[in-house]
Amino acid sequence: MSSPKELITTILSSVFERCGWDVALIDVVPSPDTRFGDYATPVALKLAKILEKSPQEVATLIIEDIKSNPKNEYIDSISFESGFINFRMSDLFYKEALQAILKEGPRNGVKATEGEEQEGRGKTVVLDYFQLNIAKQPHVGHLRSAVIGDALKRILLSRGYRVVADTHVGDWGTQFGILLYAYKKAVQGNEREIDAIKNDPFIKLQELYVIANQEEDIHEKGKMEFAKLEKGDSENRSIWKWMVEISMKKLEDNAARLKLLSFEEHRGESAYEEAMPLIVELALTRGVAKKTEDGAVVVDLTKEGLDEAVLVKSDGATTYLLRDLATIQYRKVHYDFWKNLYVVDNRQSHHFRQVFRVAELLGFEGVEASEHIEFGFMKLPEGAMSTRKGNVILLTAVLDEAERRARAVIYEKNPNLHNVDEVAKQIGLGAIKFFDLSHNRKSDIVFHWEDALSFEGKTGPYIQYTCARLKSILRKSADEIGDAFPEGVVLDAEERELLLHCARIPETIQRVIDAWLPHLLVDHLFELAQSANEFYHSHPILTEHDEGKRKTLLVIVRAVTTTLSRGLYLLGIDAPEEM
RNA sequence: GUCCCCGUAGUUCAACGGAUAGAACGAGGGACUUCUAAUCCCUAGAUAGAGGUUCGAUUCCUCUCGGGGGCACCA
Repeated sequence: MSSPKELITTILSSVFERCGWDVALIDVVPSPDTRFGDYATPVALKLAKILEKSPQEVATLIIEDIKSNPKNEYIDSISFESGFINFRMSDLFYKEALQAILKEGPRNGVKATEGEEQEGRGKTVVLDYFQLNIAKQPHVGHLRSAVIGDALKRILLSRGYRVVADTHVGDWGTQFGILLYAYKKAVQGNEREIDAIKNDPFIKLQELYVIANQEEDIHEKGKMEFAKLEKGDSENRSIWKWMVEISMKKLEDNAARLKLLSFEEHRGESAYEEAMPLIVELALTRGVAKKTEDGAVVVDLTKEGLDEAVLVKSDGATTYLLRDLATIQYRKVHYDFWKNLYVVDNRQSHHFRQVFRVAELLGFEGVEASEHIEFGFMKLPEGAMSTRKGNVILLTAVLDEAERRARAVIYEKNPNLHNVDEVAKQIGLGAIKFFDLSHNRKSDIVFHWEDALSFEGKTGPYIQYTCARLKSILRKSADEIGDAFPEGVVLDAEERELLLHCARIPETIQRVIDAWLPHLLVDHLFELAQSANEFYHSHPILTEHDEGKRKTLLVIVRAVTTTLSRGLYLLGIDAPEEM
């Protein structure tokens, strides 16, 4: 069964074709209020002007046409009110919707259901996210890329897409040169310092990095060290290799703690070393780029308002723009992607516009399928976070604190819970991820501890709690809970609304994929959880005397639980059995 | 200067060009002998401004005013 929106669109399409109207005018929206119906279309309003008839006349035409054809058994009634044609779904629709929801199962998020048509089949999406820098500890700002990227990956997989997740680690460039300089200066003729650094590399290297940045000509020094590294200097290479190794290990630890799905690729920027000279050559021979007097290679985009794009610096070192060009090429060749997405904060939008424009000028394939999924960056109430200024909140600190608070609440509310540690982790992480994902990707987020780690209201734990409550009802039920309504049941308005809310999830997921906005799913799940809370507060379920009614309520609870768990899974949030 | 993103209740955020602009937090009031009160119910409260397009604009266009970011041979 297709989604109700598709169903109604199809019905309208055949009317439009019969009448010779432009099907592009068709628009189906959920009704703002169930008293109108379940879905509505404003097509009568749009056509009225074109056909020079009143909306009422047009609507009558459409409704008559639909009624003159065999009745669609998923539609119960069609009505017209204040310009809108309203559709109400039939009990058969609800019956089948229920089965579709239960068939999918709660934990089946990444598996395509057999035989089901999925729009993602045969399409590969390359997702670039969680791009950590070498030898730096991730802070809360890094959370956004990780969480948004991971959610998009889960959502895409659920629709049958193949996803290649790549961290694209920042392991190359001048910043790395600065780190090399700082390290070498510290250990010069000082064996003990080497051990000290190796014992606690992340803290020590960060300190050294901050100190080195205070030197006036640090930029030149860093560039020199990086140029040496790039030209193959053996000492720099071996230090670099060690730093990359420990950093990748750290990255894996962080990814595991965040419970991110695994990455298919860890191709850092350094992986594109060999491809870069060829691109420079191509750019020069095609006349896209030119060499400046001091030996740099640049593409002049000033006429397009994109300034000058530098591929190679005058000291011969490459830029990350050049590496990103090589990355597009590599990904297109190796994965033949349908989309190539970069989940990176919006401070880099200018950079990506340059990358895509230069790639276009070079005639690269896959440019139009490449997109910067920009997000607003996370800042503190007092301003931007900066490693160099030292005012960062480390990711681990936030996770630790979230867990600690979750544990405190569990001791207060449910002291007998047997797996406190596990659940505290699930709740803490759920709160943080949900906080991040609930914001529109494009807005900046101000990090307030109280908001980010809240467990009440529109939060991850609210949905987790709702889910746990529903699961508890199912556990305590003495009835056999099937996957269908009892024979002859007639659903009431509340029951229909709750089920429709579940059945609409695929429509929301489609919208998430269309605009790469996971918060739409977050909102939908929150609203569903709200309805569910309201529902079980007003309907005693286990004590309902009428067996048919009781079984109906139970099977609806099962559908809602399944939908919520599955939705949380798609956001990368666990749904504990009890909390 | 120029380019991009954002201006919605006191605060943090929603609203696929659609019907009466929704929530959450905070504020005030209420509901646990009853499936977990991390919950539920009630009350108050908002589209920065001016034009335009449209049957219909928070949404699209133009300008103004505010906030953030980019315009590095940093990544």
